[in-house]
Amino acid sequence: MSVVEKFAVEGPYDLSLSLQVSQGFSPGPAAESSLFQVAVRVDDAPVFMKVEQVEKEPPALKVSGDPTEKTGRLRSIAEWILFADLDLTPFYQQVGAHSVLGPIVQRLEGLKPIRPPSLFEMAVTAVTEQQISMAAAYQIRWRVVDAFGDRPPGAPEDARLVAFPKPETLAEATLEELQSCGLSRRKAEYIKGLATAIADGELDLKRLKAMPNDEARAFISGWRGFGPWSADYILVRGLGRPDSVPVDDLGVRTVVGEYLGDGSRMTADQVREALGPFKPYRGLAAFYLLAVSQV
DNA sequence: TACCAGGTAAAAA
DNA sequence: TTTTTACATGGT
Repeated sequence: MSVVEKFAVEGPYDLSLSLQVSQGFSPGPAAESSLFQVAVRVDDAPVFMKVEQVEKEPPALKVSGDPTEKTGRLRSIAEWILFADLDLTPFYQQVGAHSVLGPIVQRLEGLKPIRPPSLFEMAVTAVTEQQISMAAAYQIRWRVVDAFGDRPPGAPEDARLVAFPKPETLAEATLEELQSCGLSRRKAEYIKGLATAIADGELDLKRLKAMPNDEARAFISGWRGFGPWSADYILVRGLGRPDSVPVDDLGVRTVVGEYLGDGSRMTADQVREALGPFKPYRGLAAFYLLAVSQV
């Protein structure tokens, strides 16, 4: 039997909207819009988890999944993935009167980013998305997950509900096996190297959570294969730092130019300047601009 | 068919 | 020190 737990999240929050935007970002198979289904790990064991919104205001969610004795863990995982503790109110207050952002946050009220279940998954995802298109990266990443991940009991067979591989598993994979998923030799080395450092206990990604942005950037940039783009990408997508923006990012440069510039793609410096007024929510502002072009 | 796509490390100059 | 180059796959 599955266990069910209800919990409150910081409002305003709209799970369906957040899911819709999240699915727009990565070209995965579209799921039922109001039900969030994901395969996560609880103490290494793959678990199939479902989350749905049961109350709008104040927002409350319901999480369900096996095994029964690990309810509290599932809730805290769901809180992390869905950003339960993020308060959008001060951001809305700051940008509400802005001629461009104002109408956008009004239209997307309750939208929060959805984080990957683990920072390891986020880091590997960043590597897969370097340089190539999101569509190509998604296919490659799915081959890695399919080959090395674990399908939780109870998960629908036809859905891509597979828990992301453990660092130990990718550390043991050969470069050839990783390459056969479509990764370049270099990227296979980056991923195996990261996984090995974690598996050997030399690297603890959880330390990132306590670091200020600049320190976290420097820390990530010390790993082979992780440059400035990946560092910012992990900060904004993996940690959800509301003021962090990957200013080099092609998508960000495009969308900021589109909404805050003359319509053409900006340079990184131009993006920095254009987002300046939204400090300390520059990352959220960029996220909302990216989102509005998806919905 | 070519070229670009939400970069990075390593080689070459 | 600064500037090229190789890389993998999917969409257009």
